[in-house]
Amino acid sequence: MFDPMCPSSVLPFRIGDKWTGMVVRCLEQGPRRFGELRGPLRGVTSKVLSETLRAMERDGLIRRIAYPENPPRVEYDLTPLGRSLLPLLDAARAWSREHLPELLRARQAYDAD
Amino acid sequence: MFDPMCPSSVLPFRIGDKWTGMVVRCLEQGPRRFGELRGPLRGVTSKVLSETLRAMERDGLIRRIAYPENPPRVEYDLTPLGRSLLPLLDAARAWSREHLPELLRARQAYDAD
DNA sequence: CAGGATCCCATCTGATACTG
DNA sequence: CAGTATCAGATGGGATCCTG
Repeated sequence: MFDPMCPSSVLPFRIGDKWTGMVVRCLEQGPRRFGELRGPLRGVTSKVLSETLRAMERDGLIRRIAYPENPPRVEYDLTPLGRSLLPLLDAARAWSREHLPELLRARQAYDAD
Repeated sequence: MFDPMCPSSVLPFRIGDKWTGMVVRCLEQGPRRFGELRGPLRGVTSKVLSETLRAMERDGLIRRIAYPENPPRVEYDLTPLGRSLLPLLDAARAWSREHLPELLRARQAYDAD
């Protein structure tokens, strides 16, 4: 999941910052902990992930729930507003399936000159 | 059109680089010249615009047609691939209309603390 | 475990000046 | 007119180390 070589890096559109769209996908099925997000989001550092999550919380896309335990446990969950992005992500995914190969071909042809 | 204060700057998604989506919109109704793009895209410098256009041409989103005249005249036109992005832009616009106020409210509430 | 602090570099973007 | 060249600032993203 979210292999760094995945074609999403060449998509001509993006949801939020680099990792925002992937976070939405990761939370699609339910709440996840900080550490559970670091797995699928291969290569993200804790700094960048926490920044991403804070920005998303600020925009009301996710909710942060900290349990007063020790060791600490924190869960992130999509808000309805965050869920409203899912159709857009789906549309982007559909576009890719249908048109990304053509974009890549065009790029190759252009670079061939 | 494309006022720098326009809310698109806070959208949680983006098409390509900063100006790509706007270029697609500008070309929606037909081919436009380099100088005709600089008007609506307020604040873009010729350097950035030419870079954007070259990247889009590379990806097969637009076609560049240079007329061998003097003074030079160049037109840019959306390819079918470029046009295929329009539904995505529409979806983004629809999302904004429906959800952007909520996002901004969440942001304000967050910043109030 | 869930992060904060620091440092650093690449990229993006813009300002300004210049050219065929 | 349609760019290119050069420079500079801002931003994003990552590496590394540290802590309640």
